[in-house]
Amino acid sequence: MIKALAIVGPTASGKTELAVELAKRLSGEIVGADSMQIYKDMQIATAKPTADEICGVKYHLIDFLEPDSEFSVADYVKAAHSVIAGISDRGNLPIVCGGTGLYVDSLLSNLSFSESETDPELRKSLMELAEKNGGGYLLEMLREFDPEAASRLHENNIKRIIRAIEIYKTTGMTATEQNALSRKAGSPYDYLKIFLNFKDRERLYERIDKRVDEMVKDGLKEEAERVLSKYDLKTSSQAIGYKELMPYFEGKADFDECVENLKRSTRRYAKRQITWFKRDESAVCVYADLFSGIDELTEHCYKITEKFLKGE
RNA sequence: GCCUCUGUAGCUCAGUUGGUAGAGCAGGGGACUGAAAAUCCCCGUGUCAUUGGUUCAAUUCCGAUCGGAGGCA
Repeated sequence: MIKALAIVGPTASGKTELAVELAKRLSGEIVGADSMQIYKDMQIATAKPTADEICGVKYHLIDFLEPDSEFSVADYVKAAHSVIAGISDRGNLPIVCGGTGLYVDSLLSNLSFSESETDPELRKSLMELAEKNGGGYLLEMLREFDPEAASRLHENNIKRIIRAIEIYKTTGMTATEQNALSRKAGSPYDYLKIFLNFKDRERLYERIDKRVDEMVKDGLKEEAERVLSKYDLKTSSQAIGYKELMPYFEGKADFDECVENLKRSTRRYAKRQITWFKRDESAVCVYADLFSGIDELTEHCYKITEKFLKGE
């Protein structure tokens, strides 16, 4: 079994810095697990690690995809498995680092995704149906063939209802059956997951506010203008950073107001990430604000990782 | 110095013809299997500024005190 380390946590918690420090000491290579840093050209908004921050450590699965491409968890898991295999062949330690909980967990628990792709046409027509007749209508449609999934979903959660219907229409299997199947194969990794969090949430929020201010100083506005005019963004249009500035570009709000909204969106995002990560009780929770600085934090994480690598 | 208005949730404010109170925002909790930085669900106790008085009962009425805003001098 391949041994791996994972570093997860909310945005602005300092994951990247920690991962880089650990990679240097453990001869590791970093595998990004971030649904937005994968895109090229979106440097500032996604807080993509710079060459300076990486200090020569190998950092995979960031900055490789055109912003106007489609991408999904299934694509991520596939790519990440092969990257990890390569790292392992080189005798290095794979360090999965990122804030997209779905990506990390799908990778580490080895969810298997079937061959079937998505069906944009079907999604579109179902979306129209939902707009006309309401989410409850779609939910009842789903209930006819997958009552279990239907009972788990709320009628307002249209995206999820559509996906459940899509699975059935494209594979003939229900979402419930598919999910059960996807868990059949166990994880090929023996991994340690470190959940980097903050004991005092205010401290994390302060870091978020500060980082957003820095993004603005670094030219977030110019980057947004450039990226939005250059590409027809698909999945990447969901990134926090550009969409909050739209009212400003449209002359509907002043810039500072948009920046405040951007901070708020980021805070809420961080909260959702924390909710996701704390659910996994096997993860080791480390509170960054309980350490005096990056050196002490690294030392602590280094020790637990070493113990893990030695087999306890 | 005088007059008027004002003091209720972290913020902005409603409200109770006297029976200890509720919206928006902020915030908190949760879900999560091909869009996940997305999507969705749930959550409002606070010396109603302080202090006397009237009353069975005061955050509500009256007085004083202390804040805040405006007006007149």
